Amino acid sequence: MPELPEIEVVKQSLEKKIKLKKIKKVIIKNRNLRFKIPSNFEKILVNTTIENITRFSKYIILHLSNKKYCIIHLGMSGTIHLLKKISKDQITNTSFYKSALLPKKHNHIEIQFNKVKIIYNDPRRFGFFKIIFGKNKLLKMFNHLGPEPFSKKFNFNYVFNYFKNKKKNIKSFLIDQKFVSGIGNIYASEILFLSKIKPTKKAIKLSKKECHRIIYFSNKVLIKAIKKGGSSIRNFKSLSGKDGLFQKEFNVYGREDLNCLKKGCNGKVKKIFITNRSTFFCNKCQK
DNA sequence: AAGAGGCCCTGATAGC
DNA sequence: TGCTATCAGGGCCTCT
Repeated sequence: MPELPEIEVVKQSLEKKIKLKKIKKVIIKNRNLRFKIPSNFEKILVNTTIENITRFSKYIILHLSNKKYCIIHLGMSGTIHLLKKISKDQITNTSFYKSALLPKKHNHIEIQFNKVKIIYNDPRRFGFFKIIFGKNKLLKMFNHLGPEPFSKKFNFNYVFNYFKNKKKNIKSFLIDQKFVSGIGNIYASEILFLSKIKPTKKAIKLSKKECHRIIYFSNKVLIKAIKKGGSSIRNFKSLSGKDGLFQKEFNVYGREDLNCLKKGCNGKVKKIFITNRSTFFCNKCQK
């Protein structure tokens, strides 16, 4: 599901709701995710405090008070839901509000705090929760990933030199996390549209100007998406269940056969597949 | 080394 | 009230 902007929105919500809160109880309803949830998972988390919450690329990192880290990845279909506890004087057999938006199936992990609990849901099970022991192992985990688009490391020299001798198409590189991390299939098409570059163009053939545009629009598209609360295709929602608004701003993604939105361009949006991933571009203004 | 392709998994939708 | 095929925002693995 989610690319960097959606993960950032979830991370910001989590910060507001569970930062500095102590974990009271952990219930695993289904251990099968991309990695099987180990049997000691509950024990490691319980009675620890979420000291900090950070994000790198599409990974959320919970910093736990016992010097451990919990890495969360939402895969394609992971969602986190927030439920609030009802007030003490209400007599009921269930101590948390049921959310109308909480799916009935595929709830995997429940983490309870004093007044709220979060529930991780993931139909396709491509996501995972992983406990990391110590900062060195945490850094090692992200070692193989390229810089985020906002990073100083993602600069002209890096991009231009990276593309020397690279015969693959530019679109494949934008979603290749070893080159740049955080961009996924939707934003790759959007970035290339704004950069006026055809997704099938070989990376080695990009001009210096085009490299600059890739850098500029990678930043711009992701920042704007974060500001708009992410994109809500299919099932992405913020923890409160609110839709993101960025999908209203798509220029090409999901607009097959429709007119190009660029002023003065009479091209049409085409859909092709690049290594089995749908790719959208304007057949006139992207070269 | 770099690149192409397959695979993990379930659900929604389209077409018969 | 069926099928069946295809596709979905990610990432890892293998083969050449």
